Amino acid sequence: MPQKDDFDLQNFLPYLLNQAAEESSLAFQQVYKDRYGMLRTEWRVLFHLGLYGRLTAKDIGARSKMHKTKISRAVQRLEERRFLTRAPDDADRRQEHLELTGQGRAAYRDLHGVAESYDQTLSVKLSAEEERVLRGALRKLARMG
Amino acid sequence: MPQKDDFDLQNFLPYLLNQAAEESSLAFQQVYKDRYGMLRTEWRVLFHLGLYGRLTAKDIGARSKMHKTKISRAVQRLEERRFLTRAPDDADRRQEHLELTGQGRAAYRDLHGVAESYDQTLSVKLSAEEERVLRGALRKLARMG
DNA sequence: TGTTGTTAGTTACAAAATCAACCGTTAACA
DNA sequence: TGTTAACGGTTGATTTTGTAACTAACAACA
Repeated sequence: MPQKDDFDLQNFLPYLLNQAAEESSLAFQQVYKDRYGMLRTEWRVLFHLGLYGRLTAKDIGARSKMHKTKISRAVQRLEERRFLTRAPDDADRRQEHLELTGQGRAAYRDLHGVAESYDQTLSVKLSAEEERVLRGALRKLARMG
Repeated sequence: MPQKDDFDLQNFLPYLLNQAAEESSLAFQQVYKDRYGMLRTEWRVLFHLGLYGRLTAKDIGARSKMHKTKISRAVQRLEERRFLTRAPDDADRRQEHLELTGQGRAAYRDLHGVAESYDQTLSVKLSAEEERVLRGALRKLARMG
């Protein structure tokens, strides 16, 4: 027997957010998968290194909130495919500095361009005001424990 | 060498949406997992049946955009745990009508309440205007192929 | 120093998601 | 009707994720 009140799944923020996130990730996902055989974790690591330069896995974890095992495996695969290199830290030999190779930077630049234009095709569906508010609200929701 | 332009990961809608979705799902996930040992796919099926009553797996797929194997397995588990029952369709014996049991409805009512109040604690972080625009924008993003 | 605790990152194993192939049933239509 | 295609749903193999336990390195401090 269905409930009659107004609380629909479409009104439940976590659900709505998930639907929007999945739907809006699809086309971009296709690109990094087809062009570079990457997974979501991998393009995220690639983007972090492309945007911020030399980082350790720890740094990436702090910025992205990805779990360290995800990062570890993404780094492994990116290294195997020569998108990045590792360099041990002299002072603290537990850490490794990660850096994109030429190939990595090329992939990053390519995907960065795709992302940028894809983001625009998404925001076309929204008014300027809507877009502004949306981004602000998402930031608030994203960074609260 | 990091790029200098303004296209940050935090400005990329699919990324932002994912971050917000993950973060905002966490606490609720904990509830249905702890109380009923359910997975995300399972509470989704539960909610669909709770909200809309008797449905086939196909219906749920159309509404939720979950892949049919996910639904099939979620239904199996929910049936095993006596949250729902299946009834074959007389006219088309490929289909099965799914319906919550008493236990299923009880779980649904419980989680429905949790979801409703959780949704409110989330929207407290936003102004009324922000919330309105956010929901509208998310709906637009969620339902475009 | 030596012991204990913590940290960065990896690995092993279980749980879950994905993908393709599959089964039985219905639809299309020659 | 008979044949082929499509559909609803399930299953199995492979991939990916999640969880815990682990290794090696460092830190704190007796």
